[in-house]
Amino acid sequence: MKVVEELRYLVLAIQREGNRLLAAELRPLGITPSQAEVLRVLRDHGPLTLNALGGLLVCETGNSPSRLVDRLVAQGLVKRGIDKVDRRYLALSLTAEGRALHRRIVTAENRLHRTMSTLVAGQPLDETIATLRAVADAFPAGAALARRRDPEYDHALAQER
Amino acid sequence: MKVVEELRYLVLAIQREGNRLLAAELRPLGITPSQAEVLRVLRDHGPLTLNALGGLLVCETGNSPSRLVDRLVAQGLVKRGIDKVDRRYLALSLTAEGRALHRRIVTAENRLHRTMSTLVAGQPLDETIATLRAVADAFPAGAALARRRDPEYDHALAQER
DNA sequence: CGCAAACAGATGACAGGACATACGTGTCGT
DNA sequence: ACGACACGTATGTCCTGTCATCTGTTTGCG
Repeated sequence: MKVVEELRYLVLAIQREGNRLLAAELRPLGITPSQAEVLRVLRDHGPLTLNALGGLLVCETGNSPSRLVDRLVAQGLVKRGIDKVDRRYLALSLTAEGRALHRRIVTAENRLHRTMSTLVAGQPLDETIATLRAVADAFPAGAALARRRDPEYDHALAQER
Repeated sequence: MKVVEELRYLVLAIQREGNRLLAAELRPLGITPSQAEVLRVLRDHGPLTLNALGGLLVCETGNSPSRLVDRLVAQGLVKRGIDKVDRRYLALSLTAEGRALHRRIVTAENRLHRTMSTLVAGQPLDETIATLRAVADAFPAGAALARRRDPEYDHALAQER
């Protein structure tokens, strides 16, 4: 098996299993890993339009995450306002329940992170991250991650409109 | 952001984008990445029962891939036979069309692999793979990969029944 | 033998992702 | 002012992946 092919299958395997573990941790909270990512991004990056939210999500890269947000609104975790000046834009933000749930999500995610930490113990983690970043940065989903790291980005977003 | 958390999101991003690229390569062939994985495993590991197939797949780890196989049977790419001695078991194998399509799949996958190779050029790929294997091997999906690498496994499977 | 337990697989239900397309709103050129 | 266009969002459709549950087959024990 070619080396990059093994890389591809390893990434697939880890993503699947990590997602299963996280889903199991989050199930008692009534949300899914993708929904948790939305809550996290909304919490960290203030009110966002749907497109801006999509630009910061790793899941659901190509599309507007309309339906993902729908379910969170239905659960009362996200508030979907409409921009007064330009009625095309949404103003998405967490409700009080959303913020409260986010704190419990962090706890659940930390349990997964502890498991992962034991698995990578003794491995060259920094080199691994660098390699994966080199791949991810070439794509929209990787760029979304980079934007989340960049504190300037929120200001640029705010300027834009 | 914690290091293992970044790892988690990087893996997610790469899996998503890799899948999108591969899906685009495979679309002209009328199949999806998951379906391609089934064809590949069936080609490499001879006739399999549904459970044995599931044990070698990285996608669809927990379940029997009934419906995944359904579509391949409907397309005439996979033959679904029934074990004569124990009618609970399936005997899944490629049809002639399935084998022919597999050759075109390899070409499509190679295009993706060339793209990935340029992206990881200059990175410590071996260390990265070792790290990811350490994580993946702790899970069923990783074990599936390990079994695919192990030439003994097919014999063990055959012995079993 | 005869029936419960074990096992392989199928199916129902639901959330996700992806693509294409439709709809509503604002912008801009004329 | 108005009409084409651009843009943000919504929706239809398909396949996937997960869990739970169901069906049908074989095994094995009383």
